[in-house]
Order: sequence, then structure tokens, then C-alpha cells
Amino acid sequence: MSTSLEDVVSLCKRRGFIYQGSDIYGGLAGTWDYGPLGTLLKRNIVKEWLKFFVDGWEDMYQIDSAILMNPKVWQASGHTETFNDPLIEDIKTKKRYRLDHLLAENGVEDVDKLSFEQMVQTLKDKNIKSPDGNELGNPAQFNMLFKTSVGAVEDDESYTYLRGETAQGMFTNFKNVVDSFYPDIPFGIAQVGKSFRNEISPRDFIFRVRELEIMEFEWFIRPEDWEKYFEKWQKDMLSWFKKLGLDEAKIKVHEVPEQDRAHYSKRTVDFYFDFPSLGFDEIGGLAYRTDFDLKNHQEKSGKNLEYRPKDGSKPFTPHVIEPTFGLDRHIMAVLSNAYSKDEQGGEERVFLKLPAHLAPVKVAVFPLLKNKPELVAKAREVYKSLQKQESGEVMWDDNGNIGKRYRRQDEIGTPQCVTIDFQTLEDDTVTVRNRDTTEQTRVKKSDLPARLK
RNA sequence: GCGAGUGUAGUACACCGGUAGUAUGCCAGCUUCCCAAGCUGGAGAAACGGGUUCAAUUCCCGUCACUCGCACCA
Repeated sequence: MSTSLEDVVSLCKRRGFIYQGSDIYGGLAGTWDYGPLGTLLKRNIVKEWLKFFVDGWEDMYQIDSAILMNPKVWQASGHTETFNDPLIEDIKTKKRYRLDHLLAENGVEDVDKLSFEQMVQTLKDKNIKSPDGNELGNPAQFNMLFKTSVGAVEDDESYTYLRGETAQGMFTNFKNVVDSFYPDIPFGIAQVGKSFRNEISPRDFIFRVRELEIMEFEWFIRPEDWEKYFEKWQKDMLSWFKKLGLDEAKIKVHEVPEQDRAHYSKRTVDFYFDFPSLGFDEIGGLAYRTDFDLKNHQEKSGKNLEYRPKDGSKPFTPHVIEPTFGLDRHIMAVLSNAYSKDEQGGEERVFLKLPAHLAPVKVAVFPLLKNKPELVAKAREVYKSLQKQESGEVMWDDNGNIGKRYRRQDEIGTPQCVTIDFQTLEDDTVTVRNRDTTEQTRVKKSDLPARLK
């Protein structure tokens, strides 16, 4: 039996990785809450990502920009325009169509240059029917951006949007970062944070959600270098997925054809992961955004966003390569990839084969018996000293019997468990048990930290 | 957003127009107990709201959530 998404979802809930958002009130579609273990897993993935793409790079700057931004940002970026899908409904079949697509199919030229009102007028003038020949209802604008009100009084002037992507924070801070650090080109601005999209239908656990977390960076380059860096980052992105421990056979690279690309992109490559139940779908992407964003912000803000080379050559607007990583989808991929079953003593065992560097709990410590104070005291001692070295990713468990504790740790992917028994009291050795093989070895207590690596 | 389906302990499932049962997990205790052992005890559920009815978890309607198809996914 292969793993289904339901298996993963139910383990996530049962073991405290991920819960339905607003659970006790019946939920809110497209929102999920990370429990203690999910939060640790997320933290570890972000930590690794920063280590891989940001830290130790002289020319990479991490920022943390505001979720609320001046609405002009979203006009400049094109999101208030193109994030808007004009939808129209066939009155009879209730099927929905994109108004702009419908017009184009009916021979209207330059549809993308028409405003919403103009599209509606054209539709009426040409008396266009649905593809099934039925009358159409009233077209409506569907905007993916969440509108929100700023300040005490709600009026037309007071609204803005929750950011639909983190990227704009990097573009609006381009000048600030350049002025503070004078980086040599090429250089990058990175960010990890939440974005909000009013998806029509959130689906598939944390795959398509209304509140999502993205790790990404904008890599600013000379226009003539774009192909070179596109190749470089594509290669690095593949190494990253390997670093996460994802099976190579479950990763696919997909060249996005022109008609499917975002309005700002000249070339896009998507990375697909083979999710349980869903099959191959997007986990990250790499886009060449040209100078679309900086140019537009320059025009709309009236500020000079050109880069001045240090050799005194002609200033220019940098182009951008953008590697982007869906954090929630990473978590779903890592958990699905790790979900394993085998047989132990004639019984089925479920365990998470997480890479040690991602596991939310690195090591668990048990006293063999909890009603023997001398065992418990010794075990507490080991627990405390390990906790110091593993910065909190150590778990204590003295409940039930030893077999149950091993199974519990298996299910949350703890790579190793340490058990303190009567022999420990005599010779200071402990048992270290391996998650994947269930094998045990006796180890000197003093050698522990090293042995756990 | 449309169409169809589902909604019962943490999880996975039963049953029922007369207030819910199983498995497993969980908690406490006993047990020199190393792979979900055993024994004893315990906590824990009808998504929310309305209607029909003497009585609704059960039938009907609405809302919400989830699943599957369609559309959407900048």
C-alpha cells in the first residue's frame, strides 16, 4: 500500500505537527496551524535554507519587510491589474469562464489592453454567448489580493492589501540596501515570510492555502548575464532538494511555456515534487523577472533605482533572477517523503524517516523503568546535559513501557533514543537505539554527544 | 465559485428516532519491563444553527469544514 495524503494528514494531527486552523470553531478554509513539532520542523527547514542560500554569502542580504505596504506598490507591480481575474458565468450550466479568454476566443484583439469596464462593454456590443451557446451572467472581478483597512475610519482612501508575494518587499528596499551596503553586482536580497492569496478554492492540506510562507531571494544582475545565473541557480536548487533528503525520482523540472508564465517573467522553470495522492506538483520555481519590477517602481515612485557601477561605467537598471521556495509545500514534501511503514515483531510500524538535520526531536531519553528513582535520576541527568548541547530538541519520555516509547518516537521521526537501565548505574553505559534499523548499541555515557552525530 | 459526497472520542471505524459502542492512542497505578507485553483503574465524541417530532446524533433545511470532479492557481 502506498502512502496516501490522508495518512500524512492524520499523523500530523495526532502527533502535533499540523492542525486545522481555527479548529474549535469549525475551521477556516485554507488556513492551517503548525503545532509544536511542525513548528520545529519548519524552523529546521528555514535554518537549513538560510545556511544553504544566504549565510556565508558575502553578497546576499536577508531582510524582513512589512506585510502591509503602500497600495501603490501593488499597482506598480501589476498585481491590482493582473491578479484580478474577470470571471463570468454561463447562466444555464453554471460553468465559469475568464472574460478575457472568452473575448480573445471571439476574435477581440489586444484584450490585455482593455480595462475591466471596456471588456464588459465589448462583451455586450458583440453579444457574445458562452461556449455552450447560453446566455452569460454579469461579469465579476475576482481579486486574489486580500483587501484590508488601515486606520480608524474605513473609506476609499484607507485600504491596502495584505502582500500577495514577498518579492515586492525586496524591490522596494533595493535602494535602501544598495545605499547602506554598496554591494557589488551581482548580489541578492532574501526574505522568508508570509504572503496572502485569496484562492478561489484552497485544497489538498497545506498545498493550496490562503496564507502561505515563502522563502525566496532576488538576484540582481547585469542584463547580459541572465542565462548564466539562471543556470547556476537551477543547479543549486536541485542540490537543495537533495539536501532535504527528497528522493531524486520524486523531483522533476518543468519548463513553463510562455502562455502559462506570470506577467513579469521571460523564463520560468518550476520544480515539481511527487506528492502522495496529488502526484507531481509545484514545490518551488525559478523565474527570470527581467527589470520589470524595478522599472515599474522607478516610474511609479519617481525614485532613481538604477545601479551605479563602481568603475564609473553607465548606470543601469539591474535584471533579476528569482528562486522561490514554498515553505509549506516543503514541509508537506519532507513529511510525505519520510512517511514509512515496515514490520516489527509481526506488527506494522509507522515511522518518519526524516534526515537527522530536519528531525524536530534529535534524541529522546528514557529511564527503563519510571518507578525506580535511581534510574529516573540518572536519566534526568543525561537528558539535561544533552538538552544543553542539542538546544532543546531533546525529548523526555517515561510513560508506559519502553516499546511504546520507541514507537512514539518513530512516529515523529526521532533518529535516536537513549535508554538508561540498571547497567548504567554500574558502568555508566547507555543504550542507543536507531530509528530505521531498531538496532541498539551500548555506548559510554561520556561518548554520547559524539555518538549521536 | 459550481456539481457530487462526507462530517460520531486524539486517530480509525460501528450502531441507533428513546442521550452512543469497538479498536487503538491517551492518563494514573502495579510489575528488574529493551521494541505498541500483562493486570487494575480513569478521562475522552455526535461540526455549528434551525425545523419536524412527545423525543433528533439519527429525518429535513441552512452554515461551516473536508474529500472528489470542473473551473481557478497571478
